[in-house]
Amino acid sequence: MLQSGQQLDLVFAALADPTRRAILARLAAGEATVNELVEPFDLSQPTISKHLKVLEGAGLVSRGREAQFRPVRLNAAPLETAAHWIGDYRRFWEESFDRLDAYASELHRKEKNHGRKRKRSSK
Amino acid sequence: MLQSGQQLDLVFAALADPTRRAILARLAAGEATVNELVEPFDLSQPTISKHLKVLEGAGLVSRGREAQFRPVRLNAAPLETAAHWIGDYRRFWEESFDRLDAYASELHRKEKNHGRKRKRSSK
DNA sequence: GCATAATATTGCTATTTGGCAATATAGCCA
DNA sequence: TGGCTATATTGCCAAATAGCAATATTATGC
Repeated sequence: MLQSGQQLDLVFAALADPTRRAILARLAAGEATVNELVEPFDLSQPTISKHLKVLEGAGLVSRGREAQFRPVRLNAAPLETAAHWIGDYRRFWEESFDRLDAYASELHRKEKNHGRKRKRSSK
Repeated sequence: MLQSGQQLDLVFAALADPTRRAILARLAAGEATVNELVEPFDLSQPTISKHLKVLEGAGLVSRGREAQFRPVRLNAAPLETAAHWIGDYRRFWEESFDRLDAYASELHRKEKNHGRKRKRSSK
């Protein structure tokens, strides 16, 4: 089992590529074969296979076996982990809490005083 | 202005590094100077500065100017974009819709029949 | 068994990334 | 002015990444 930090590394890294996000979007419409995933892109089949390996490594897709096909299906569970991580920051874009926080901490830092006196007149 | 796709590239790539996520976590407690951000890590100051540049490039932090300090503060707006993107997949981990979808599309694919007949007896 | 179709693997590139030490820049204060 | 502090920049390296063409693998169906 992967530690959650490394899990997030892999998931966010996988999501950082537009081709891979497009693949996930396609899979949201249902499972697909590799060739079906190749079609919409101007990329070679091996390249798509490599992307699929990255997605699989992040746990975002899983593969089936059906004749000579290896159908790819979306596995959204890791997205929940990612959503949860991001969700911890929700208040920072929903409220204007950040301003208050930033100000409070700025004061705090000034008081701790990193080897210098007080600031006198900003700017 | 950046296109939303490239924006997502940068944001997810920024979030893919544990050091950068830790920096954001620290900034959630309020703004900080570069040196304050260096302290908790066993990394050099230039390395942290480079991470900050990545975060800044993704729009996740912004810099101030105060004497010789360049205070770093969290800017959560891009996280909202990321959260929204991930949110489109919420039903896939909340409901068991995916199973239905996958099955439906599998049937569809079999009917379209990519150059072969029907499956006979799996495995 | 053989031809074909689907997918994976194997080199091979060019680019990007994360790290460092060393050095440069910039602002404060005495 | 000169020295100190905070931060940025530069130059370097090793590892990872995204892409390709070519080839190998695997299963089907005649």
